[in-house]
Amino acid sequence: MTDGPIKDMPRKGNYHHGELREALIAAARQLVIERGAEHFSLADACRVAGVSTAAPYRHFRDKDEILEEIAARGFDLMAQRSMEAVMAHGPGSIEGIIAMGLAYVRFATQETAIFRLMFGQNPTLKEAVAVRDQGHACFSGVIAQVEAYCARHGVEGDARVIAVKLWTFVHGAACLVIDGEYDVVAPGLDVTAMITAAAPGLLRG
Amino acid sequence: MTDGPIKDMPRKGNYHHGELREALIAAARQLVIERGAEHFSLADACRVAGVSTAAPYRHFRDKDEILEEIAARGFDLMAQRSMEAVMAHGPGSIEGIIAMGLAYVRFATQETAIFRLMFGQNPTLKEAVAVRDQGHACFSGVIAQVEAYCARHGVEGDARVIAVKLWTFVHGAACLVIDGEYDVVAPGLDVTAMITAAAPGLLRG
DNA sequence: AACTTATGTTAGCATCACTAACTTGGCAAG
DNA sequence: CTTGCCAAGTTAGTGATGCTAACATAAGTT
Repeated sequence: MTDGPIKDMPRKGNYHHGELREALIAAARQLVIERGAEHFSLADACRVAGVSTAAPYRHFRDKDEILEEIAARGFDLMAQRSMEAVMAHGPGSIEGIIAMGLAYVRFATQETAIFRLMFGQNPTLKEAVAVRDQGHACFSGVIAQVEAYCARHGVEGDARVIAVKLWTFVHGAACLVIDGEYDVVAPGLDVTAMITAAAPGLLRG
Repeated sequence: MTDGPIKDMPRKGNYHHGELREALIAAARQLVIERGAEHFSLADACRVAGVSTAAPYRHFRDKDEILEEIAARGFDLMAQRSMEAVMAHGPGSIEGIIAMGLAYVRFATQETAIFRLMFGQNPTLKEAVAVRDQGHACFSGVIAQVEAYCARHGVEGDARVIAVKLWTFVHGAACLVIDGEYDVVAPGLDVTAMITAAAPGLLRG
């Protein structure tokens, strides 16, 4: 085997890959998206990256650490999408808050496998500091927006509690949409309309 | 190895177990509860039941079919708990509706691993007819109760949509509680109080 | 008593996560 | 330039797993 790897993600002909860590994360992320986290094998990611199955252990503690990284970045992306959504409608406005909620559900439907990885799948994942920190940062942003809304519109009651109520509803919607539960129980349900309609009520103290 | 299995769940000395299917389901369920569905191995269930690792394939298509059975029975148990909760407070009453919601969250916290198995974990699980059917039956019961409430209290609007809204909120709460998300973002949050407070608003058309 | 069938067993395969021991090659010190 | 270090690859191997094939046993039917 004198010539480099034949297919997939060829390295530059070097013995040393150079950016294996990032390459493995990219490959793993793609495989998780394609097959779901529970059907993801580290060995497959190695084949895609064009390295031996022992190579990842120079960069990651174990298989879970790769998934942790992907989950943490998922929260990062989610925070980004949420912020884009509020900003488009003006921070502190109810339209902004609703847009944020819709962005949450949209993230779940577009990045379903990542969303599943981020929430609940593997309980040990959530204990990783990186995941917890990014998750915390993501929701702190959401809560800050709701607090801004409450302050501006003179809503009495704990803004944090109101934010959590809204988040709870939106998270429930996201989970049930991607699990296809609505299709079974209430086929044809317009989730966007439901959230838009429910938001004002939830925002009242 | 002339003497029978030494420990765990010994059979009655017979070559044929007699009730292997149920014994395996019981063992698997217990292991899922103890270690979580993603760390559950069929081989372990076999050891607990005291049979060879090939034995399950006389009763189940594959590993997933055991999990399907457990998930389906989970929905069954959930429906039972929900119904008990409403009935205790009188069907059609708002107390009954709230009790049902609280029972939902309680189920999630008490049977966390089963709840996780029932929702989202393995997308292929949800496609199993048994799981879909039991899930449908479970939520149909919930929706029927909300419809009864709406009819009795003259709430305008589609009762089914209202039921779905309520379900969405409660499901979100259940997921976030078991994932420990509330602890991170809003430590000390009283989930029961939150649901009780939010229910009337969600029940208005 | 002989046949059939359901339900067990052993043996074995391919895959996987992970480890140990060796190899490579880039870089810094002399 | 050479030397030697060491980060980051490799090969080879272990034990566990899901699942299959071929065989064995018991229990009922004819």
